[in-house]
Amino acid sequence: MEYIHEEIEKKWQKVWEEKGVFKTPQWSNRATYYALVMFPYPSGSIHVGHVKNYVIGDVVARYKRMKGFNVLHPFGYDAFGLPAENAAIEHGIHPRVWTQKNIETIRNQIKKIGISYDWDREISTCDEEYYKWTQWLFLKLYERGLAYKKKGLVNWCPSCQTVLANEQVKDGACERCGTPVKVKFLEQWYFRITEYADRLYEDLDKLTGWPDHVKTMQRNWIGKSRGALVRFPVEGIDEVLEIFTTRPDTLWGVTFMALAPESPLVDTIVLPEKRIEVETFVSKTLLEDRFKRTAEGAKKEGVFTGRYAINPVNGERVPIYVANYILYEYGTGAIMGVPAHDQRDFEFAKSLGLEIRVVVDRPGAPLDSKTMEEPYTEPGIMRDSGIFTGRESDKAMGEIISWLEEKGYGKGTTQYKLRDWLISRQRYWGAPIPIVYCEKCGTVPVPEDRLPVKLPEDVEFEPTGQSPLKKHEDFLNTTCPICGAPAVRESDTMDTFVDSSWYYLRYVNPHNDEKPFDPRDVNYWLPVDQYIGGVEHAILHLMYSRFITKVLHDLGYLTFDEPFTNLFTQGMIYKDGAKMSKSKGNVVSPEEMIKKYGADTLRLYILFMGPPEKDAEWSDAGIEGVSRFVKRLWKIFDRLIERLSATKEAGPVEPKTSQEKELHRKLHSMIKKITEDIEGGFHFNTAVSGFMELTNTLSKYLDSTNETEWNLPLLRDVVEKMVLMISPFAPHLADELWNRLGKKGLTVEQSWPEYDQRALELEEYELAVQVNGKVRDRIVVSATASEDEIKRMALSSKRVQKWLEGRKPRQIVIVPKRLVNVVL
RNA sequence: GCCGAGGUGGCGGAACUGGCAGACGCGCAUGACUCAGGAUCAUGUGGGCAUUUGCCCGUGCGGGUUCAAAUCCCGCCCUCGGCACCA
Repeated sequence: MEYIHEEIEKKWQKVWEEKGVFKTPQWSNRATYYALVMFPYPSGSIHVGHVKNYVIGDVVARYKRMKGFNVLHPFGYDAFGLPAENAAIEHGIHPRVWTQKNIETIRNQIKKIGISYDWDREISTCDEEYYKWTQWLFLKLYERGLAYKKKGLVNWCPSCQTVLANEQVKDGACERCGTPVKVKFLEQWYFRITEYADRLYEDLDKLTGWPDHVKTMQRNWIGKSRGALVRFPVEGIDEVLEIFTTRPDTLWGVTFMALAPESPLVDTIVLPEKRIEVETFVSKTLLEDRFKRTAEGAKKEGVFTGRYAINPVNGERVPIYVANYILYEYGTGAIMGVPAHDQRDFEFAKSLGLEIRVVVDRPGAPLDSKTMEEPYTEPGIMRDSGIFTGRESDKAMGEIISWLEEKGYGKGTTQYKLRDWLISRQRYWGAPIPIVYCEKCGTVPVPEDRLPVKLPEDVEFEPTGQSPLKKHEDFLNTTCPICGAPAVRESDTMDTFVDSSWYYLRYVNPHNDEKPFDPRDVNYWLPVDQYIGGVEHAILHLMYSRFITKVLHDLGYLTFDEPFTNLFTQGMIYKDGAKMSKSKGNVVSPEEMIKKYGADTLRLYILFMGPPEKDAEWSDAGIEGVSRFVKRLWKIFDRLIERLSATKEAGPVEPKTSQEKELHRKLHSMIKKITEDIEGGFHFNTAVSGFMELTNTLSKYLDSTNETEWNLPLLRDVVEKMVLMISPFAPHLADELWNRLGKKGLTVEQSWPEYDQRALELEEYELAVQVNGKVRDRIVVSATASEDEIKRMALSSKRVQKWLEGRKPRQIVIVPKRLVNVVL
């Protein structure tokens, strides 16, 4: 019989659908397992890179089903976003139509791959029944004071015509389109993620099932640092300059203060005679590209404001400058300058000729303020530092902070680099922010029972970049929910990362129109046992989701406060050395591969390419190789099937000949290996090679044994177990073969095979015999041989004797079942 | 600069807790079948020397520990990813 993958795959996909095998019962007495893949943005069609994500998830889901879990394995679409709107502007298609068409394409693509999703739970973030609850989420944050509006410096992408969150800016450019980002001063909506900075940071330690690199990236991004806030009174006016420092031990080395150019304090502090000079500097600096200006290594510039501050620790007058390297958004927007012990302050002091004063000495090699060519930033011995003189700077840190607090000079504190999450977007295709502005009542949230604030569909798209909502009178004009007076709606929509920050909860109750999710169900299913997706979301999506989970936890909806217990980040698939993209024309389409080789071959190849967490290069020759394997396997079944139909049951398996024993042993060692490959770190590439090895051994057995002497019960046992094991990887093939073996039901409904430890034991082992660590011979010893026997056999080897040259070995090391090392 | 991951044949990659480096696949070579082969099957395939048995070298580089190191330790080099004037 020929292997016709189209027929087989179509047939089984239909059976699965008709039987509804992947529909997940909401409750069952089996243990739950929630396997989740990151849902895609539906921008056209998916390529094999996405397929990798879904296949990994499917192997896990199907395997866990066979292990007896009640598995939740859903799929959906992150369907709001700019590309839909751009398509509307360019081609005149409504974003909803464009998006829906893409969703259909993708759904069809995925069904052809045979992924075991529960399609009844499919969700799409642009559906009213979904975004209603995104708006609900906004209201919950608003009630808690975690959603707020403020004026501030924001990143603006001139091409996307919208503001961006800090996380969405990479190297000073828009993460999406690469256009350099401009800084604007605008009023925008934020989520107060900074309130959760510490928990987001500290709880990373709880995430033992997450890869370290992702946790590290989040730690870097949150940027926690301990230090002190210290207050420096300003001379001559009633003003205090508060600064944050991680090095309170260098307070005695302060020789200047510096303010960020954006700081409103500049205006208060500057002396009249310095005003023109300072204002000129500030406006010049603010005109510069902010990302270049604040990049490391940029030239440090600044001007004196004419004003002095008093250093509380020693009463000294220190000049206050405005400097281009001070970040307004971090700390207090002002710093104390300690040139001797800080790289940036050192550069600044050098370029302006300011005093450099050493207060922390390098142990054993004192520093000289006059001649030093670089700052000393390590811990050391404190010098000229009042009562702390002579102390070790790092050890004294805690005491210094207590002392500052006692004296009222400052206090210990922790600062974070993390900024609040800017969530408003001046775009159409997103969930409207449920806020109304009333002249009398001010900013009023839309009451929960009036959700959703519907996104109007009858809008006109113009390439002006302005959101069509801005001009949609019916949408804009409303009445105040409090007083009933005419009011205006907020026309901004939410960042799509808000949509995706909670979707994993919705899958549990995707069609509940009373609430976003039922806490009882969600707490039963979540946290997600295994989350799978690309590293590109290491910060953005994963941190936002953690934040929202913690908020909902604090609001009493969730019993857990981390959404994803285990995270797996899969590598990308490259083609011709580059990321696949339509514009580069290097997209490998799954349909084409399925048509040519079949879904099972595609799945196996994607897994076989290399370790799934690593990037891999697509190879046409590679998939050919896997295709050959599948055909070979098919042919072996063809050879066997008729003979096997005589033996319906595997029955007691008694391997007699050495070939039979080898085959039996191989089967069990492969059950062990493949199970461990799946459980112990997603080593699917080696699992697939295990199938190949087992097939090779089987094929060798069939070739080397006369057909009349085939051990049929053994063969049946081998092929049945092999079919079950390959089921999560190549499910159509598995079900077809299972069926041809005369078995009932589907492979995914069977139990995962167990290995028999006894089958792994050999009666005799081949040992390598080394002389001084080099293999010189091999001997076969019985499993029960004593050490002395093994030594005797090793020493009696002719080849070993040749190397011994009559000498007596100093030592003989035996590694059971592996080797003997004769040491001279 | 800091943090993280990694460097193994012609290629993708294997190698448990230190125990025979190169599983499995690709590619290549030779042979078989064939009118033919870009199908299939068999055999071989880290490098060098000897080519009969063997011998030497070999996991980025240089040291070290050990009977034994891809694996552990010290010092470098390179690649990829993240952060990057965060006080």
